[in-house]
Amino acid sequence: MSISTKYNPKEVEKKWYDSWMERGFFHSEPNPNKEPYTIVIPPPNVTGVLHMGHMLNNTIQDVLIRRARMQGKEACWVPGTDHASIATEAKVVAMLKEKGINKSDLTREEFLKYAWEWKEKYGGIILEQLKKLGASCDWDRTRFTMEEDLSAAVIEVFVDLYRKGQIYRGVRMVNWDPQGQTALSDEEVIPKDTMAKMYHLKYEVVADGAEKTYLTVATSRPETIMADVAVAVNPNDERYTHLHGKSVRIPLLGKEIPVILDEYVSIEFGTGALKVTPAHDLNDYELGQKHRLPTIDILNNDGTLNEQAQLYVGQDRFEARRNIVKDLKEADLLAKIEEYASVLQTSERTGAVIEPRLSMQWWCKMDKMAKPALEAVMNDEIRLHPPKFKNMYRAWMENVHDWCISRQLWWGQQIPAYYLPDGSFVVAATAEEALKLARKESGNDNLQLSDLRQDEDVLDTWFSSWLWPISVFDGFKDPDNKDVLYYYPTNDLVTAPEILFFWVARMIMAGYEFRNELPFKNVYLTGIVRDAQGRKMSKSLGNSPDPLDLIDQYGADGVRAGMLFSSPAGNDLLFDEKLVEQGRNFSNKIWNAFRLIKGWEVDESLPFPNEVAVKWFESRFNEAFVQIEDHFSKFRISDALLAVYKLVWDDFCSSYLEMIKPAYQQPIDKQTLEATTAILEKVLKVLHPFMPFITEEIWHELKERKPKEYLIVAPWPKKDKFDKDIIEKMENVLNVVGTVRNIRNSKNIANSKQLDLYIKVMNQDNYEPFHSILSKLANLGEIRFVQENVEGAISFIVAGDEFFIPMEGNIDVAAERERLQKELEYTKGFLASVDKKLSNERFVSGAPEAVIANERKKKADAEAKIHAIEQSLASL
RNA sequence: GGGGUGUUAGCUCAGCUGGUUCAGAGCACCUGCCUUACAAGCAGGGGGUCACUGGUUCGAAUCCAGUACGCCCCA
Repeated sequence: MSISTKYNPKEVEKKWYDSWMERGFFHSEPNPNKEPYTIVIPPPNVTGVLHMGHMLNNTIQDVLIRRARMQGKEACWVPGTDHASIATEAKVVAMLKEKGINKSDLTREEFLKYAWEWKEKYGGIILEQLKKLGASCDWDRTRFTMEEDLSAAVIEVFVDLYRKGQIYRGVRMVNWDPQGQTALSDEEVIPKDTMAKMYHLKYEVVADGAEKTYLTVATSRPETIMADVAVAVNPNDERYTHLHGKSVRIPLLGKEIPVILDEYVSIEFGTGALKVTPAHDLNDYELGQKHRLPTIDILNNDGTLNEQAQLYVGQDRFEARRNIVKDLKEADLLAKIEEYASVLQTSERTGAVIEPRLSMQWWCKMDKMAKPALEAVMNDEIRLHPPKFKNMYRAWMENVHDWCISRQLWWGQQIPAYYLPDGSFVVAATAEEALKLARKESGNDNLQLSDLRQDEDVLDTWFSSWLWPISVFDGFKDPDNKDVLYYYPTNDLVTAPEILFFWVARMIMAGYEFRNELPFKNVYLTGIVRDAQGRKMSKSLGNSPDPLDLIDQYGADGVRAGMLFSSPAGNDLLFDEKLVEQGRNFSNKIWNAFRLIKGWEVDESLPFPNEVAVKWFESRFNEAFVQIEDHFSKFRISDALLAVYKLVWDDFCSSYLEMIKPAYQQPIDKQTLEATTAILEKVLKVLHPFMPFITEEIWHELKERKPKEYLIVAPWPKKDKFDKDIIEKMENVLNVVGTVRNIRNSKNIANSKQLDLYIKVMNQDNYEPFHSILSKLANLGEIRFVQENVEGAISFIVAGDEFFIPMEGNIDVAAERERLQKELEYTKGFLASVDKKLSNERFVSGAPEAVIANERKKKADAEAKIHAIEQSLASL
């Protein structure tokens, strides 16, 4: 038989993924006899391609779902995508541009047709990529936030909340791209560091006195003075105390505006006097609201000045700036011009300088819905992992702002508000209902459908995804259907802390608002995947490896393990290809352990020499398993993997297999092979959630399996008793082995040369049963128990017992003396520190019994050790 | 500016309720091995005043306060 010495993932992965799919292992149906375990995927953008963040996130979900499936739960992982209105619309616009088509030349319907075509073509790519990773989603349940049923849910919710008074229209500042003539989301705005000019303008103080005085105001945008409605100063600024209650005149325009007082104004910045232009600056807008000031909008959509400005009407904002600076100079109203470093907001799409601009938007009230959502997290009904995010969550929820839910786009659910000819509007799920409502409310029965105009805007994508845990089970369309009743509330959600507020908090709100129940019980927050220099991975930086390349190179199992090695919950992961390499090496290690076992011939006549080794490993497995389960229960996935890793590599491969391994080309006895096969099966089980492909492959290679007997659905091990005594004894034995190896190494004794070992010990039972293990692992010849110290030997102490390796006279007495002397000093120092503790009256009376007993044991051990070392020194 | 969070080996991180032989992994490093499961490996080794300063305690990496530096969120 020849099995490659290197594990080859490529051949294996597709085979098993297809096989799992064919047999329907991923598919779930409500089963009253089983406990449901449900995860809904954080739906990736249809525009997205798999990046490292997805890899981490979905690996964790797959680990959780696979474990639950093996635990015999009805495991259901619902996949899907979200329509990502802004990103998708941008992609479609770009695609059309390449074809020479302008969005503005198309009707809404024509544009949406192109958008759907684009979605059908590219929208599923990311889900196909997840399959390469091994994600065991129930693909029959794949949903999309803009499909018919989910869109209907969005509209239903909008109408419902509007009727409840939770949705309203209001003015808000948006990022306006005058070139693209569209509003942009914050994510589409690119800040650029630039040198800007600060103009110091002289505002004449309105006073009864004859002599003109001025208040100097600094601004970077002098062309906006026509939209000024006040000048604000800090009430604590003594330079301006005399202006309290006064007013000033806008330069050139001569219009009188008040001087207002607000602590918001920074005394140090500029001249300490701030012109307030509510229509063209967000902070000014808030200031204006607070002081009940009017807003004057002087800009057209294309960035030119309108009639409101009175001056420079029709000129572009930058042209107007040049002209007004010239005019101000001539009128001697410009005190000075300063250069200063500032950040210019520009459009990602057109590069134009963004204009903050007021516009009418739709809003969803948050305060009422936030209350139960905050409580649920604070009282741990919903647990955040790690819990440090509770504080962040609370801070946000206690100061929650209303949610702007309208977007000036076409790709998305169109807002179901219908305007009447008189400008009033009605909200209804369909145009027909809207018409009925409009007739009723206006009292005008002659209104026709053609008289109504539906709001142009669409809803924010989050307004779809906040319903996700309910809508994927059709919980709006049919609130009592068997799926939603069975699977909702879901169990665990795995996502990034960046969207804790945008998404997680809102899902919790929606859960309570629409089903009166939480949407999930645990939220596992992953970190951000960064590169080795700590930079966030991004396409523009080009510092992100292509996950599919990685899978190609290292295997999906290797990549999965590599991602998890260094990703404690909530901490950023500094990705290094070394990690994935380690993951691949681990695959290879497992593969070779399997090769070893698979290669053995059985000789049925042989006795069973490995009872101790088998017993030990079984205990060791059970001990480790308790730990692994504990890690899982606390969502310490990385720790769980590490515990499995050590169990497999150190205990199973380095210790157990070395103990039972027959000499080269020798057969093995039947009992050992059977026990070892059973052990390997258990090991494969705990490995499977992390490394599904290689484990399924070995599972089938190990034995003939029945048609449905797959590892993916094999029963998860149960917690079992373990023999602490044998674990402790083996630890000592392995310690002895390690020391002997160390001595070989430091004395340059070849591994092939057998050594003898004499043991001076109180209780022979501690070593007697381990004879063959000792001699095999340390390559020993004679092992003998002795009563007296052995002359001409190197000695060492493990757990209070003394060991001697005779050196046939060629022992370096001086070096040996020095080594022992060093150890003696060290042990004496240690004893002194223990003694100090024990002689402290307050320690003895204050510390718990167990701690004191432990200190006493340390003291006794140290004293015994000192005695032994002194004896050895004397006998040298 | 407000809030959050972190600082432990060269690097990335564990260390859970303050107390198990005087702090643990992995990677990197050093030494020796191609010993037929595995060089993607084996055996062994070195490396830390737990950011700093104070406090609480019999006892602090762990709790508290302050300082310094870093990151995140909000404005």
